[in-house]
Amino acid sequence: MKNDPFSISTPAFLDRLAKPLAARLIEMASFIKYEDGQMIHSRGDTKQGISIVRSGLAYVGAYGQDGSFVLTSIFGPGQTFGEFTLFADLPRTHDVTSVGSTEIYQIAAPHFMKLYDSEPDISRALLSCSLIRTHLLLEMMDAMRRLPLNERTAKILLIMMQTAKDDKVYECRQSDIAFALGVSRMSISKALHHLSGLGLLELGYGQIRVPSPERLASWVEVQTNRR
Amino acid sequence: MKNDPFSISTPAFLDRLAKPLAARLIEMASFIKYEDGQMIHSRGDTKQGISIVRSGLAYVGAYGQDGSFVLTSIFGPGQTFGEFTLFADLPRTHDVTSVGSTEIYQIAAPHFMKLYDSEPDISRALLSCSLIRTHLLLEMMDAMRRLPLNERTAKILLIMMQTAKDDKVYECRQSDIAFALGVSRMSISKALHHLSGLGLLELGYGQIRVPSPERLASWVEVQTNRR
DNA sequence: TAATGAATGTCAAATTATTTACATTTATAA
DNA sequence: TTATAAATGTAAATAATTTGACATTCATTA
Repeated sequence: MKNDPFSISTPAFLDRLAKPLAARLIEMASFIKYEDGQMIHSRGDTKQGISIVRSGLAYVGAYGQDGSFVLTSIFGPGQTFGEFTLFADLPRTHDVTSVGSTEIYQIAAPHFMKLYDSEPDISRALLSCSLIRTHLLLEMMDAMRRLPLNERTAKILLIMMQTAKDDKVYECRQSDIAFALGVSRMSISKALHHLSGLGLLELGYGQIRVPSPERLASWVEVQTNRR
Repeated sequence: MKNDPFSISTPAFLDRLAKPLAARLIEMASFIKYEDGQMIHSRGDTKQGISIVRSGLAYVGAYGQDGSFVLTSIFGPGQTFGEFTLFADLPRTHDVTSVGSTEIYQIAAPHFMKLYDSEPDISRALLSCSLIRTHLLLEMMDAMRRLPLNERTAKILLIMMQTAKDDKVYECRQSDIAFALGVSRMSISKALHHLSGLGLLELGYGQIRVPSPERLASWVEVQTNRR
């Protein structure tokens, strides 16, 4: 899985802090390096602290007894995870593993909370990330329960593309979209071809071109309002 | 719609503040009363501020051009909405209307942010609510994409029940669950009867009894891990 | 205690989505 | 420039869901 709607659409916490404040935060962090596939945190851990990805990727999910891993979110550089342990006061709900060579800043709860209490900009950044995330999740949920597959596919494409580098070309495999929507690859393929037939997008190998995101969005809008 | 997974599972912001701080917050609020069905906020509004429900219910969603209303969340007493306008710096993304006679505390951004900056407990409460909400949304999303309907139904029941008054009896209509999962009432009915046949729950008129939530949870666990 | 409306139950036809098993195309690395 | 693997395309059989039209059960109140 290269792409995931959660990773790409969530803003980077670190980027939302002013440079000097970010530096102060990093200063108090311990810095840990992981090889591919190492465990960063385990479900059930009670040690409280926040983690920030410096490089690489962190997969958040849950291991089944059979060793399978169910992915929930992906975090990349600048993104943060573990806030849940600080503010919800619960043991970790997920396992976190590194993908590829990955560097993580780790800040223990007492240190972090001290800076947190004196610098409101930190909570602002955290809230901003969390609220945007909630918003995107609600949008996705809504699409998943209300829209037929064609519209749902269009909508998730728009959501996933929001922070794509290139405005119009989105690099992903059809199977990623299928997973994100919880349907089979065939169904997605069919839906994509439907949209392609309407001239709303162009399919390539490992990528999808959306000539006019506005047109796609307004098509979704129209379809949404007619049900 | 009487019930909704979002409303019942999200903690009340106001309850997470110490009494004196909550009082200070309320003090600076203006207090507005709405009859049933009045508009509290409109999509596109740029005025920033936070709202807290004092009594009644606020439905968050979006009106279509045809007058239909697509529900996204429901907020009850103590719960808050509008944080998005403060921390994401975007116009309102949803319409908010009152259901029944509803009282709302409204605090404009400048006032609120002043207290916010001096009292870290406010951001803690906000973050705690937002993160718990995110967590529940992720759980629901995961269930929606990975689990077959029977398991999905069991799981959402567990989520929805988390904050039910009575531990074992959950008052809701089957059509509420159907909406929450985005499937038809028939399908839900079938799934509920399947679970009922397994002795995991008992169906009543407008309510569902779960004799042993633990047993239901462990059944979901087992089913989840075998795929 | 009827009468009413709300919620649930049932069934078959129509639709939508999945599965399976290959075929084809495209990128990459030998 | 071939191999090779990865990604996509196709199509028919099967399975799951929805739709719609009613029937039944339950709770409320006139």
